[in-house]
Amino acid sequence: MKKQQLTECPLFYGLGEHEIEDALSLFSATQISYEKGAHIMTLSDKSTQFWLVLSGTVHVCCDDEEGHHMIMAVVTPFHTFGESLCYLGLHSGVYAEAKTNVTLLSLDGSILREPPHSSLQFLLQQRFTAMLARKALEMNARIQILCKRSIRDKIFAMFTHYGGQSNGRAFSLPFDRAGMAFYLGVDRSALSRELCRLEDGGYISFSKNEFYWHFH
Amino acid sequence: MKKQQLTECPLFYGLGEHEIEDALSLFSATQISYEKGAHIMTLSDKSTQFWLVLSGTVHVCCDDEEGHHMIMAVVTPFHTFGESLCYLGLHSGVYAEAKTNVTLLSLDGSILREPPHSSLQFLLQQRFTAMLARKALEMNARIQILCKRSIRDKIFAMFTHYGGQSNGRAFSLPFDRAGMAFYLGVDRSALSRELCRLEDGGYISFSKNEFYWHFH
DNA sequence: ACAAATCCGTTGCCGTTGCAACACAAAATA
DNA sequence: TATTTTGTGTTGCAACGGCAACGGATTTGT
Repeated sequence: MKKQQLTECPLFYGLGEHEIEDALSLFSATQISYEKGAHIMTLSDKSTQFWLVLSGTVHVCCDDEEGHHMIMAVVTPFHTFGESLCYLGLHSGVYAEAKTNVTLLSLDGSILREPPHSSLQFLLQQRFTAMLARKALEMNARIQILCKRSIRDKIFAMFTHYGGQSNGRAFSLPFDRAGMAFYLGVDRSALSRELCRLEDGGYISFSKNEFYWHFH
Repeated sequence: MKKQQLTECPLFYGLGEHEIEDALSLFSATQISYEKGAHIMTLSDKSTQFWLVLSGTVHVCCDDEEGHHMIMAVVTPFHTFGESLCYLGLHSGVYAEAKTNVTLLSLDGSILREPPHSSLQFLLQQRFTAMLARKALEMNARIQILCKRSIRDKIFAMFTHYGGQSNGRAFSLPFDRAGMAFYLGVDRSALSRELCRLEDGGYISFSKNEFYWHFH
């Protein structure tokens, strides 16, 4: 386990080596690996834990009755998932799937709910709350994207959100075309079609998950 | 100010009268009223406070460059808005609008970020975090609705979410038809059209904001 | 009570998008 | 290398939905 890199986590940002060790122990952290395609958090888990991604990509998703797939969240290294359910002690109709081989840290949420015995514990509680707040803002942005009326506008909104407003710069997205379609709540082939129209129009260019944003 | 009713808030649930008074004082609570149509939280506010709705309805919304209106959240009595921004000390591109005459409690978030001096303060911190977690789940549900591919499916998803799964029961929605359309990210007239198709098909009946859900 | 504003359904038009099916390329596997 | 699996673009078609414009009903305000 590379404790160095943990300072990049919103949860552990800026902590010293010893503090991180203490924090991991408070959370009863356990490292787990899953192979690509594995299901991590299942539908019925009433979880007392949440997860931190060390490497790889995880999708939090669900499927409706008609078999439609939806992606609730894309979790990249140093970010977490399952915190809300963990904190509330609930289960829900979502599951997490490893989109690549992943290594995770399983963290027990108990220490978040007891009065803090140390300043470190209090700090972690603060960080946890801040993470939830950030997640809310993140989901707000997602909702703004999904509310756009056309695929084109969804793409533009997503690009400005992911690629920053910087013009002419390249950026990559953490999913393939099918994943992108699920994320935007549109049909994959229709997305493909619209992306090519944008390329023909000179707005963007792309190859695989690498995109170029030509001008405003 | 009716302190009685505050026990219905997720934030103050189950607290005694004295505790609620203490809590309000910790939050430096101030009651404010706004008239229908007024803007409460503006785009540029770097807020140190969040708001609790005592009566009336507030919409948290934003408009994009093309002038499209979007509703991020509908806030009904005893619920709050602006907590995420408050906790993070950020401002954002959303604003809050009073959809009816409203009375609010303005709450200062400072006490949420300091080590708790009392068990009450700790409890409030816990409640606040739980509120954020619930909000995340709520937004997850919203995302699931928005990801549906057709207006009809969005309506169904919204009904099952708002009206419970109970069959044959009535429920009301906290917005008018235009608000509902914004909430679902669709055109108002198209929504109207689809609602009438559903009524013709015998799936639902409705009048104003009151809806009947006929069978599963 | 009257005027103004708001809310809601209706309709025609046509571009957009979902859907299914297929072809091809690249990558993974044996 | 041969074979399978996965990822991506393409296309035809029909239905859906966005848009604009309108009219009637209800509500609000004076």
